[in-house]
Amino acid sequence: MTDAPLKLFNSLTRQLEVFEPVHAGEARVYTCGPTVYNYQHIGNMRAYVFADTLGRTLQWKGYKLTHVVNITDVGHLTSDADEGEDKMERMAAREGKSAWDIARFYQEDFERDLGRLNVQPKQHPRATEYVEAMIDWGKSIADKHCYELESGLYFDVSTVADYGRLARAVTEDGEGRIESVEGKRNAADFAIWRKTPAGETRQMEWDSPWGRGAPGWHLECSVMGEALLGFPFDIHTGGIDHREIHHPNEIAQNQAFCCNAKDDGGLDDPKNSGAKIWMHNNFLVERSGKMSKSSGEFLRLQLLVDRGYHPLAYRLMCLQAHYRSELEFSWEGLGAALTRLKRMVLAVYQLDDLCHGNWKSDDRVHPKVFDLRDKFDAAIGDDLNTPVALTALEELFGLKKVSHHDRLDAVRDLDAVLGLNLLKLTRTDLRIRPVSATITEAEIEAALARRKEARAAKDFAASDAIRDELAASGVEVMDGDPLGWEWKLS
RNA sequence: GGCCCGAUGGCGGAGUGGUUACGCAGAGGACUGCAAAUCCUUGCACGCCGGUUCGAUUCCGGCUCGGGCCUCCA
Repeated sequence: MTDAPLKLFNSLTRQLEVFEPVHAGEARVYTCGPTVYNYQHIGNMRAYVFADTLGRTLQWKGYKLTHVVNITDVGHLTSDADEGEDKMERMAAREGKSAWDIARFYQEDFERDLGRLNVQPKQHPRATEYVEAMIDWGKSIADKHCYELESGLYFDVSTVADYGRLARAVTEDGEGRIESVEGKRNAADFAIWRKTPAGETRQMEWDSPWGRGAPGWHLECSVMGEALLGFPFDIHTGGIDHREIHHPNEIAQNQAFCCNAKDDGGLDDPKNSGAKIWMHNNFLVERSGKMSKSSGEFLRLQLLVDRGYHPLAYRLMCLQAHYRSELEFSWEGLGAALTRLKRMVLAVYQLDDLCHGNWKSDDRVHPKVFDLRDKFDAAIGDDLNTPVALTALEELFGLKKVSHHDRLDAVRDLDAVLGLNLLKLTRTDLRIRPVSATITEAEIEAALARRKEARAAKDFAASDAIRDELAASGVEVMDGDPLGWEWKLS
């Protein structure tokens, strides 16, 4: 058994880099979390499945993990970068609740979905709890890096070195689709503090040296990351969309905070960015259009469950693709993942049965088990290649003449990284009643009892008729399977 | 208009300069009263045109098509 290096793709350098912890034996990770003004869609959740898999990998490699996923409960705007309604405020108005209630409600829903996806618990700091710290941060960089306009305090991106390196595409004025705020020194300058317009009042606003208002939305991640993990920390993750605007701005703030002189605060030393490695997951895409909350209807995890798909089938679907590749969503694809998951769970059952009543092999662990662990390790170490890692896990099931105990132990070990919960998940857990079902489980069991009698009496016409009726109700009868029956997915 | 990415078998999706990804679906077999479920086996690919090379799906160039970002968004 070998221990492969963990190579991760750093968006900042656009290269694979071997993970070397800032603090010996520790891994500190910050993941950009959701703005809790609405439900999360499954595309959003892909980011957290990815981040969780990264965290699990670091733990599996022996690092003590500190993982933060922030909750943005203030500060985002609905339209362009500097004007328009606040998302929280708008949703609050629409639902007739306070902005604070909205935030709490959607945060709870988000955390529930994380749990259903078997995402390990993480720290979830709320932006509103760090407003004082944000103001302090703003004060510390205001003199050298900011300037004040009517609408707020702005960050001058020309005051830091290498602005936009992460994006590799510094947005120049050019075509100018950006609604530029009057007076901004550079098109890319962004708000550190947004003043509440004169005559207006927001539910969420605070006093600051730059007037009453709310923090700019890039600031919170800088502040919470520094407060909870310390600069520099190891890894900062987020969706690929953040690579272009949010993270370059966050990095600029971090540079301003950490390095006073422009000359020695450049990004040739990634540590000046606040984190050594910046990682970005690609999108989940859907043919019918992009997954967008602004389009009204969007796919939530609950909808998958309502249609009879277990949340972990979605997790598996994510793991079947590399995190840096776009992943195509379809119900067929989700069904394929669910079928695969069911078969893996059954394979664990078989291993478990074989272990029962058998003596634990007193031989040394079979080399093939080590080989597969190595294959898994190498795949995960290759920038989290979970699609290949999955095949190593599945090969364990097919190994012949190798101790069942050793194989089961290995499955447990590898699943700690993948998070599919294979040893605890039951086949019944995966049989989820679609909300569209017109028949109850009691009715199904009663019909199956009648069918059993008919079959005992060799009255196959009657038993087949019952089977057909069940099929018409969306139920599949499986005689040779301990489960007995299953919901059919549409 | 600017910047960037992709194009792999029916679908999804890895990877590689010359040997199998894998999953789901399909096909065949075992099992079954017949099916289903399960298990075993298995067919099917590398957008187009050039170039480099003994040899390219894999490298280089061009083309076509598709997508993303530049505006809140994982």
